[in-house]
Amino acid sequence: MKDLQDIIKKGVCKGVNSLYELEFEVDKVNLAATRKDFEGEYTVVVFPFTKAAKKKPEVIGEELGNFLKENLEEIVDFNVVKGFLNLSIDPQIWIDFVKEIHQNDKFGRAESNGKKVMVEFSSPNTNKPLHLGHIRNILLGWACSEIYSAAGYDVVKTQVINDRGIHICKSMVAWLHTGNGETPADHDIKGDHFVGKYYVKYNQIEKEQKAGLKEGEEAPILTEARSLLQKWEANDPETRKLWETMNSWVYSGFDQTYEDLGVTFDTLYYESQTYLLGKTYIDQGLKDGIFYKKEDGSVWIDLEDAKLDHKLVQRSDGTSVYMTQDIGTAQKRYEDLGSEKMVYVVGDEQNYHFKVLFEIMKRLGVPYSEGMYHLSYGMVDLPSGKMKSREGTVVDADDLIAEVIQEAHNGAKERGSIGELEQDQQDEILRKIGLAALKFFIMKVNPKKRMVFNPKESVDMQGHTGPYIQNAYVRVKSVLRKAAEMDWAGDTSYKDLKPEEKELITMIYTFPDLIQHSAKSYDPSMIANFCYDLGKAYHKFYHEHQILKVEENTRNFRLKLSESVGHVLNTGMGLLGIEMPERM
RNA sequence: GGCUUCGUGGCUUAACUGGAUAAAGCAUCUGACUACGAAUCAGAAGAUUGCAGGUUCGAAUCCUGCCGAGGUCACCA
Repeated sequence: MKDLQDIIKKGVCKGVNSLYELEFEVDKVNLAATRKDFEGEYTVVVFPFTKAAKKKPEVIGEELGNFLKENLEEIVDFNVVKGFLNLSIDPQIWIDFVKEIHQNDKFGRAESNGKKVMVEFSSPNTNKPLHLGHIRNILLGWACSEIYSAAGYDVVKTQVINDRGIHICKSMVAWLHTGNGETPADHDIKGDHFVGKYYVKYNQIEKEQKAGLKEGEEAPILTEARSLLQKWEANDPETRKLWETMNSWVYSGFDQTYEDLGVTFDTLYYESQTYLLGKTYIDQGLKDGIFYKKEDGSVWIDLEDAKLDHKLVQRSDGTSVYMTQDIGTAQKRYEDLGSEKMVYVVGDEQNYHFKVLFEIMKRLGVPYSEGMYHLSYGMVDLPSGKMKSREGTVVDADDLIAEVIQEAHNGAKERGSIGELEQDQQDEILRKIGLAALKFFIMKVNPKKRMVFNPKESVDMQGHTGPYIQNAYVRVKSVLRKAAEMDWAGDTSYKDLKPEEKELITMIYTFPDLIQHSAKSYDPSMIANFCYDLGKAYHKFYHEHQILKVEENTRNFRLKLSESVGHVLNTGMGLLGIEMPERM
């Protein structure tokens, strides 16, 4: 596969050199895809050459265009609009490109580069079920992992399970008081929902108790939770046993949700096992003068020169804080996995925390500090406003998943297009459609942006949606099924490339670059929107042109083109964790 | 208050990272199924890109100042 961009850029440099004696760096050449309303596929912006050439942009465009047309066999024509030089590529190159890749279902994926990257995402607390916010986190983390893998990296997916702390003890206390020894199995509900129920109950009790107390007094149940935490830390067997039992309920619930979302992890870290790590680095940092000790014994770092203020890294009683843990955990991971890149998928309310963490690691001089990245994403709001767990306005992950699949069922009933299939096959297809609607709805938005989750729009299956793209894929599959008895491997002497075909090919051609770009900018939404654009272009092509009932060479080519589109759509959506059905 | 992120048609999002006439979807109107599947396609209407300056061949994008909405500034995680 030819690297056209590279060829053109080098040609441009050679051109301005021979025409205007200008030394221009290849990387600096401003080359873009040509806008639809103009003839051509690539556009060179010639404004940067005006100074050296001392000529009008239009003249430079003409001269450079002529140079390129004469010197590059790939370029067959050009036109100049203002300061923009539009280049037309030899159509045969596009046709050959399709012939080259149409059977390659791995097209777009890079060769392994041997580099390791660890992606941390999800990282739930074990006192309540997952909600909509986790879903965005999980989908981003998963997509980021898949994209890095496709970009050639060796990816390790991990999560830190926050299985320890006062919040867990609160659920435990409530269960001790009101649980009567019940288990999730007694009520046939998921373990995480079961435990979450007690967390809610705890908060009710605390609120009731507080109502009868004076300002500043602590509710008795909170005192109990605290003492439970102390017992836990002292390794009290009974407390530990209850803790283990309740956590195990939660884990089985999480496992189910992860399975429904199609997500797995390669390795897990439990906070209960890592929260004491990091202290050795505090001592080391003190020795090296990176940290300083206050009179009361607490340890701090001065980050004023990085505009980050002073930050506590160890309490006066010698115990760890959040930051201490993260320092230790990062180091442990590096020792375990040896990954020089670490991506933390965490909400943007923790931007400051990660800035500080990365700055500390840099000052500690760890070898991987440059590879640490906080994939920060915006909160998910509801049309009614912020989600607040205390006010019961959270959208539960399991409910949401069930709802979108139900919506897919409703839609299918109206259409009745897969009614002749077996029930379990139908269910499988509708599961894919429902999840595609949900996942795409979330993934199409740039992660950095705060987003509004409108439940009605999230189950939409028309327009800029996951099912719309699935439908394009299903059309490809449908055509290929019909073509199965034909022999379309041969004659592709097709010459007369139509605009809709060229559009599809040029899009596919950019796919490998897009994966790299998406990885570098940690942005799965680029892939999502590409898939939409490609699906849209295929729908249009499909509508404008016949595929099967045309001359043989045309038919053969269009089938190969369709097959290529199918592969790219499948790969692209796969990177987002969205599965494609064969029919729908 | 300090630091920080954001503000694009009625709504939800794009814009190849400073490029051409700001691009799509939803909602609203008009058309297209005896067709390789209409979860589709074609078209209409809808925008002074929060406001005001500046930088330059060129600004939604960069700089400054306002206005508005978040986040964060814990010996919580």
